[in-house]
Amino acid sequence: MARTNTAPRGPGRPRASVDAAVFASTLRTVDELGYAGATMDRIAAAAGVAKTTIYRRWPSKGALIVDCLLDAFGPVPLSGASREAVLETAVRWTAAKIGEPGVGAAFAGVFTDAVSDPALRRLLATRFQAPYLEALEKRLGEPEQRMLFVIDVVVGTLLHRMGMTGEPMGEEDVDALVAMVVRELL
Amino acid sequence: MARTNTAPRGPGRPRASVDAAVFASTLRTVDELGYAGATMDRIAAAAGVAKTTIYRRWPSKGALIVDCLLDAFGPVPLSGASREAVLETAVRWTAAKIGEPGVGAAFAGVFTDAVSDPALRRLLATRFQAPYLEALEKRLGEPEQRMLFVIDVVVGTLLHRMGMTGEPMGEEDVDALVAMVVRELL
DNA sequence: AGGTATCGATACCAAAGGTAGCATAATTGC
DNA sequence: GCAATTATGCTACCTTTGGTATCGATACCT
Repeated sequence: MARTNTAPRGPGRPRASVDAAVFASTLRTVDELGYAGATMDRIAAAAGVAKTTIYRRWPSKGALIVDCLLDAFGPVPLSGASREAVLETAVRWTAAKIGEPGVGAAFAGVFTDAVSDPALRRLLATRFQAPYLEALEKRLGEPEQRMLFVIDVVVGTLLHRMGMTGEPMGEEDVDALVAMVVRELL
Repeated sequence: MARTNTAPRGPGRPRASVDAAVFASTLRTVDELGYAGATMDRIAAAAGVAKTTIYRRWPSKGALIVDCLLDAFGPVPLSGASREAVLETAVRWTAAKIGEPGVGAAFAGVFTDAVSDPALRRLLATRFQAPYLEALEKRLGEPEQRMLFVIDVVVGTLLHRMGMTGEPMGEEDVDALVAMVVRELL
């Protein structure tokens, strides 16, 4: 389930560097046509590559989306003087990222697919959830279970709202979410 | 998009009363095989009816799931002496319902489908969200926007956890969710 | 130049949502 | 009892989509 996109040394034609183009095409297509409308054929066409080329690098649509999201999110910002400030920064960053075109819809879609795809669920847990969880629990000094609960509240709420309205959460509600989470972690 | 399952008077063969069997079959199949594994063919077979019969009553899989969930949830309990008690009762009831076999997975699945299906989104909003929202905001005397935010937090968190782990939320975390929400609504 | 690995293109498969058509069964009204 | 009417089960079918197989062309290393 992990990506196959490694560049082997030796003879033979080298792989074209199309990752960035495919990621951009994926987010753009999801933004324009929704997760279900973003078929592999369309993503490939919009990226200017053959569908077979994508499947030579990523073993499934889920794996592609996960890599695309890892690329879109990058590392969590952990800046801030107090624990509360760090937490607030992280929550606002999550909300902002989910609000970027295509990111929220792709995020929600891959979680949906994961419900009935254990391999994808493991991929999400190890490649996505675990790194952010570890970084946050280290920085904030929170026990894992509590930190996991808070992450589920933040991500679950943001994605659910996105799914119900089709649009990212408004400023007021993000403020409320921040306040609620900060209060929760004292 | 609304259900077609009305019993017209007059001549002709009357409709068989298979709603309960179809609802039960739907939840059982979703519980055993997951939302994606619960295909219309399998749901029909497990209910002992033809697939065409189901499509004569519900115009789509989404519409079937929505009706099935309305049947499974029923009205929100609004008992409790204080506002806090009412809120706690409602949250625990939501968590318990989502924990019932098939309900959580079907709930998460239909929300997922709704992301890229505007008609289904409207159906969920009007038939599902609106009644519970109205009942709660009336009973608790909260403004709509605030009540909607709290509902999104509760439902979003519960469903996200369900999607990530495949199991309903544990007792401790439900307690934390209740406390968090009660604190939020003062 | 020769060997090798990748590319694009086409054709293809299986699964799933949904539909059409038809013979048959169960009613109501005469 | 019989015709009209409506629902049911069944089979066959269409479309979309994720994913695979094959094959000639191409770009690189030695």
